[in-house]
Amino acid sequence: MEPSAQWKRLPSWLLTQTAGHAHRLVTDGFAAANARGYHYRLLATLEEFGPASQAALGRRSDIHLSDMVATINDLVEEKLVKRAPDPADRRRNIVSLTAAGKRRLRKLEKQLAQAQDELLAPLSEDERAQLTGLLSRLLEHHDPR
Amino acid sequence: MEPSAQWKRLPSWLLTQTAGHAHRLVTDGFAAANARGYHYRLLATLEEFGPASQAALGRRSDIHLSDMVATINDLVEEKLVKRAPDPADRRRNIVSLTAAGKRRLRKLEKQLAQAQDELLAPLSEDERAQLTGLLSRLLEHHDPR
DNA sequence: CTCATATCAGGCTTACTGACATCT
DNA sequence: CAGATGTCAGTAGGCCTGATATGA
Repeated sequence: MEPSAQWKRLPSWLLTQTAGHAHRLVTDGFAAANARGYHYRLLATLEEFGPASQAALGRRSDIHLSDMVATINDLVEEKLVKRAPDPADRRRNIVSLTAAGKRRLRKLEKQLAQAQDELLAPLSEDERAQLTGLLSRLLEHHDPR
Repeated sequence: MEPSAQWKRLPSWLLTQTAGHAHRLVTDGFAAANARGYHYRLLATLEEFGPASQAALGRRSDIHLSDMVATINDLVEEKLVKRAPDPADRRRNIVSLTAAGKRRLRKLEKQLAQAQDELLAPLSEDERAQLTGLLSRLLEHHDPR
């Protein structure tokens, strides 16, 4: 019965609200596989680009250096990644993916794909492409690489 | 030089990232007028639907009851709203907009409109309509009124 | 000297959860 | 009694700031 306010038609509202639902879907999927967003991003980045120092990983996965420490701690504790000193540069830790980490990643990817489907359920293939196209252009504009 | 990961093409990522930018634009605009999102939503809801109890306001503005208290405290302190006991129901406080509150709301609306423009800058009118249309359908599906 | 790296401690915002006393 | 209302305390996730120690 509560009518809805005018500001609920604003692009910024529509965007943040749908993003909220997207985030919830993804997060719930990850939680079902015992992980959070940072964990997935780190594992996926490791597989795609290989072992790297924490600083490099942070840049590639868009995770703050300060948050990398705790994230890696979590993953090390579950033996999903290894952290080893870099013999060539004693400041660095080289982080690498374990076999268990790869298996976990497969699970997370499954959850993630499912979340995309639920998220876009009401849209046709063409519409999905339209949406991602428009969003990509916005992102490109506000976040030039 | 850092290449970008595959998951950065996922709809959920595009959505949450653009939403992040939208949120930043809006938040910065509000901050320039000494307010935050909750403050605007409350003021706008009050103007659109008139004085109401905190619980009713919470439903209309999608703000949790627990957060309403602090939000209204802030606004009362700046004399942008008034909080008065409801003579008809002693559980309730009736919150209403002051003249200063209306002036502040005008400022916030200006900032908000500007933020929409910056957000959608790279899109044509047609594309903006496309985007809001698609987002509205997603929202409708995930959040049926 | 500077810069990069890793760590630690903490804040901020939005959303939400639970407990509680009060009143209808 | 159930149910609504207002208040308070606290959590969680993602993002971020700053200070510090170490080494290149």
